[in-house]
Amino acid sequence: MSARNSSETARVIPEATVARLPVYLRALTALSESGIRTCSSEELATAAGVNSAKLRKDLSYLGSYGTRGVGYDVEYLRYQIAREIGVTQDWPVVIVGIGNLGHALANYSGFRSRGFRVVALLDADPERHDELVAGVAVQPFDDLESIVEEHGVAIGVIATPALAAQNVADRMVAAGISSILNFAPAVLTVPEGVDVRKVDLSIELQILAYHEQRKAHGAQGSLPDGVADGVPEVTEAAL
Amino acid sequence: MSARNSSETARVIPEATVARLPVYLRALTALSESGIRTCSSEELATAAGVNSAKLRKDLSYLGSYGTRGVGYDVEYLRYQIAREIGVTQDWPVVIVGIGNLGHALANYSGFRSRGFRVVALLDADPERHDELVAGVAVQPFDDLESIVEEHGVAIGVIATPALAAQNVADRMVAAGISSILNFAPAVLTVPEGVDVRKVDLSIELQILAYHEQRKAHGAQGSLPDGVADGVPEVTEAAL
DNA sequence: TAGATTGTTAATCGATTAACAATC
DNA sequence: TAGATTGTTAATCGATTAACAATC
Repeated sequence: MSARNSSETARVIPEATVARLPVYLRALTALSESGIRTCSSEELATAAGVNSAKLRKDLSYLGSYGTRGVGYDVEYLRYQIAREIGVTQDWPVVIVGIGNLGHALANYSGFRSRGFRVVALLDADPERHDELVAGVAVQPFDDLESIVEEHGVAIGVIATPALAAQNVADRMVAAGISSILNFAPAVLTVPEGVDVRKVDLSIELQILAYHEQRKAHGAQGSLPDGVADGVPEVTEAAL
Repeated sequence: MSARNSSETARVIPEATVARLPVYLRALTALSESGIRTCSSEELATAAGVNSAKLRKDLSYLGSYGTRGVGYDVEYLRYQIAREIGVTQDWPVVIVGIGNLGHALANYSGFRSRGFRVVALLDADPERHDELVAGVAVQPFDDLESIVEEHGVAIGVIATPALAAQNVADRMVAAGISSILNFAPAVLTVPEGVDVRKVDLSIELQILAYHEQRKAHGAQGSLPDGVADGVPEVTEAAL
């Protein structure tokens, strides 16, 4: 159990590759479920939505799990990637902020099936306490510390309004959480060693809008609905 | 209204910069709301969570909107960025798939306030039709084409199960939508010219898990809960 | 062996960063 | 003018891609 790989040499996996490993894992799972035992880098790349050169390069950081002239054993590669990511084990997770998004996250079956277990739902609003969401009772936010300690929680999800997010993050970090998935539209400041990933719905839409605007080609052309070009007035709310 | 900039020269803005513009916009809005009229690149960079060199480089792709020795006029820069992104206008959006996540998205106030207007909520399940979500009635998915045409919808949001996603995307594209925000855990194939951005909750968690695993440093150390190292068995569901 | 496909190399491309000249 | 801060340059770093030698 100590050596994870026969040829253990402090592999450094580029961030861009790390971000794609879960995509490969999902593609391999799909292939496996449709009964496919073996695949080429070309086939797997297509299923994952990347090109095969990138796929092979990515996999090369993990080791040599393929067979030249043949391809990859789907089950074997799937396990190797799952182990590399760390989802062969079970990660206890807490979700803070049980509004609309918190509900959706709590009910998301994809967490459970991919190595994550929601051990607690927390909310500062007493009105929400004891409500059952996806079979789990909503608890007071102040229970955070005891829950983190009891379950050894390392990953926290923030689904609160923007204004509450930094305080929640501070409390999470103080409680021992060192990885945070942040859905609140706020910039979080955390100590070194704590990882924060951000999912921001309106930012994604704005990126699409930028490209969409350019497609309707540049300056000219039909702009949708309420064009307000030249009027220096934009209103953006806090949340 | 034809020339968007006095010195219009087909500016090419790098993707990485485009992805950060909405972050700057949000930071400027926050500064503006706290009554700040002027800021330096250092201050804005801190508010946006980047370093000031990157901020200035990013802004330089838009033009010269600052004053040396002084800094940036918050309102002016905010408007310039909003215009560049395209959120000085109103973008009609449809959301398809009104399950938990669809509900959360429909209720998300951040869309409306940032230049997006949800004009329709669609679902293939008749059980959900006519239900009011955030004041909007859920309509049959088959109404997609007429709604897209009526409102000039260019951006669609997919919040369906994975299996339905490709079909929804195909229909969206056929109806004239050319930007898609996909929340379904599926790889979408779309024609050239159509933009797809993907938000995948479990992939974000898996990336965090990877880093978390390495923090508990490498092979040794206390691994949380149900360690299953060496057992080549992972189960990942389709959704 | 001949055909197929991996794993790796090297070239290219794009993003980040530090430093500083320009200039308010 | 002196101090401050932008906008830009150039160096560095990391990611992508094509091509192909290794090898099943």
